[in-house]
Amino acid sequence: MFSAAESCRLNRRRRALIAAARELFVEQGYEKTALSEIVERSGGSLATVYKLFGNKEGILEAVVFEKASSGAAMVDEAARRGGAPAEILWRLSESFRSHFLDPETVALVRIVIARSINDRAFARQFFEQTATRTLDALTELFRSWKASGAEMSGEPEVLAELFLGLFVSDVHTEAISHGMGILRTSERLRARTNFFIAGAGLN
Amino acid sequence: MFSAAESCRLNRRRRALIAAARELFVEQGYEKTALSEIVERSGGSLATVYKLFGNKEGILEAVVFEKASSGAAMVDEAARRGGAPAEILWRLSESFRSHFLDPETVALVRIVIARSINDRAFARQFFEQTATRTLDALTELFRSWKASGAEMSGEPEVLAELFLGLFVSDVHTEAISHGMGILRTSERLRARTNFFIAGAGLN
DNA sequence: GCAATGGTGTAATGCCTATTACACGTTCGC
DNA sequence: GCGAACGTGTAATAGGCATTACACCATTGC
Repeated sequence: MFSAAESCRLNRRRRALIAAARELFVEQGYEKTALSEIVERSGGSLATVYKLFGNKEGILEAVVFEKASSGAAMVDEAARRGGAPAEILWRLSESFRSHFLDPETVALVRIVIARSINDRAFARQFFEQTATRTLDALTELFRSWKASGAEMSGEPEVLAELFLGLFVSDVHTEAISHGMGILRTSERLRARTNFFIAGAGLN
Repeated sequence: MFSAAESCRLNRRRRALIAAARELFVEQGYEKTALSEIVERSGGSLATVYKLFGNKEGILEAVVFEKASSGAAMVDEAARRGGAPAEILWRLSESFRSHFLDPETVALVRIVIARSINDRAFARQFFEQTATRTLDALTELFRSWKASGAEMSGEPEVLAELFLGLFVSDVHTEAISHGMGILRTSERLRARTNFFIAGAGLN
């Protein structure tokens, strides 16, 4: 069906287009970015964009879902490296912080929210692939600790929401404030994490 | 400068336009709503819109800032009615819940975030009038309890962020998921509030 | 009642950009 | 090298909508 060569050329173009699109979307948002700008930056041609992605929304989906790795992978990684619950949570908090509060992540979240106004299917897909999976992985983590007899004040589901919420609330603040809120909260994220770990009785 | 009559007619139009605009913005978002639709729904004329609001963004600002009462007022109200800290916090949690998770509030938050992509001044103004004020009021509340000798594990600033974060994270989830997340988290908000109050040593 | 102030309705104007069409160069398998 | 498959560049199509202009009706103060 696809010869190796065709696949190769197309894939190179595809990657270049997605990279250019991501840069522009992060800089200016989705609506304000014209397809012609993307093509201008990446090289290639409008016709190719339509061949590869179908329409403008297609390239947005490609950009978003390429980066929308769920935090679930981070949870698994932090757990895999072992240690006491508190130790694992501290490690995880570093991963979450650097991923969720990365300006590029926040910019994409803004775009997803903006788009979700008129495209709920897109919102749903994003939500399932990120928040839901991460929450499930966290719940599973707390549940496994509970099963192995750790003292823990609170149900796994509740603790998972609380822990994830520590970061999500910062993402939201950052999404709205464009950097004004983060200076104020970032320096206190550790204090909040500490409150959580102590409150859950895990230290 | 303004005769009473002029002011009255204009004000009636103004209110009707803002109400129609809010409905349409909530239903369809800002970008997808044409000024002609707003005028069609409220009665009046395009020319009046421009006289009253200057341009399309002007009417958005009017809509948003009319409703953007800060949670600070709720904090003050809950504190005014007195009681033990835990009691006040439970009361506050009900106010916050019904305000922040109101679908209209969430829809406006989505719009503010979407707009903030290309208009940081707007984002800043909104942030200052909502999150910042609410956080300051909460911080002041915790500080006053500490000053009057209540036992409390955590600094007032940190506790304020944590408490507000309980709700903000749900707002964010709701903004992205369009109702898919809330079913899951709403039934656990009380459990989270409880965790917070116990963890802070306030019960 | 009447002028003047001010609101109304309609119809341009102008710009932007998604999407399509098409004729032309380039690459790749052989 | 050759020819077919494929990407490219440009330009036309098309629709949407903010914004403005203008001629016409309604209120209001006197």
